[in-house]
Amino acid sequence: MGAAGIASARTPNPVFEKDYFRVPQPTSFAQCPQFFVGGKPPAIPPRPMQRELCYEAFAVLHSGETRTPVYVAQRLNRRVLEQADKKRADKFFADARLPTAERAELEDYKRSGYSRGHMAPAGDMSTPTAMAQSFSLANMVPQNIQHNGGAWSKIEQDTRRYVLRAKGDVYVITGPVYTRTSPSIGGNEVRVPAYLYKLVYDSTTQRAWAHWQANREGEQVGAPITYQELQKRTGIDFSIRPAPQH
DNA sequence: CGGCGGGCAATG
DNA sequence: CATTGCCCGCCG
Repeated sequence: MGAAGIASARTPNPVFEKDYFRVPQPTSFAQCPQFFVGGKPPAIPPRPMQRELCYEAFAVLHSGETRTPVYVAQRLNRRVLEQADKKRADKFFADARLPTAERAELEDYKRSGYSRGHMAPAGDMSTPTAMAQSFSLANMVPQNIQHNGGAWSKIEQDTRRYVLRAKGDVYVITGPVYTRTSPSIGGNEVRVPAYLYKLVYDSTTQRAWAHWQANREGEQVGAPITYQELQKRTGIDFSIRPAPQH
């Protein structure tokens, strides 16, 4: 029911309509368990203003404190990526399912010096609707421009290449990490993460690894870190039990 | 060096 | 608000 949770009220146009989100429709991860390993979302220390948002191709735990996602979950496989939509639709929008007091607006990012960085990448989306939904600001963090187009883009493409060669489903969780001194942008004070991570779990081999990147210019693609190390750095229990790593 | 994928901003 | 042109980094 992932897509239905959003589009059931009106679906006729396969092309994106912004009014998909005009009427706030509460969702919970119970409506889109397919994006999580075993249907089980990560265990997050409870904070105020956290909301679970289901989309057609990904799920977002959103924070009204940072006005960014806490994490974004996807389930990918070769079939999905081969259908990937070639045409990128650059229509960013504030997600109307979030109260205005909790969400980022387009103006917050404008001339902020930061780019609107996808967590679930547009390049992973296989349908026009999924592509359009990926441009929700609930799927974005303020990201260093050079990092977004450089090392981070390379990690996204490397992940897609991996999925294309994988035998089955690959689960990906992407999210920001903040420090006490992380700055904010815009009138709504959208927090700028100090780090970004991308956790990849191949359900066939039961192997997991994670990319860990500083959100800054000059950051290079480094060696992946372990699942355990990612849990340690983020304080999040990702609810995955990967096979022991070599 | 051209194409592509991550973006941006100016223009009607 | 949609169209268009542009920048940048990476890769073959």
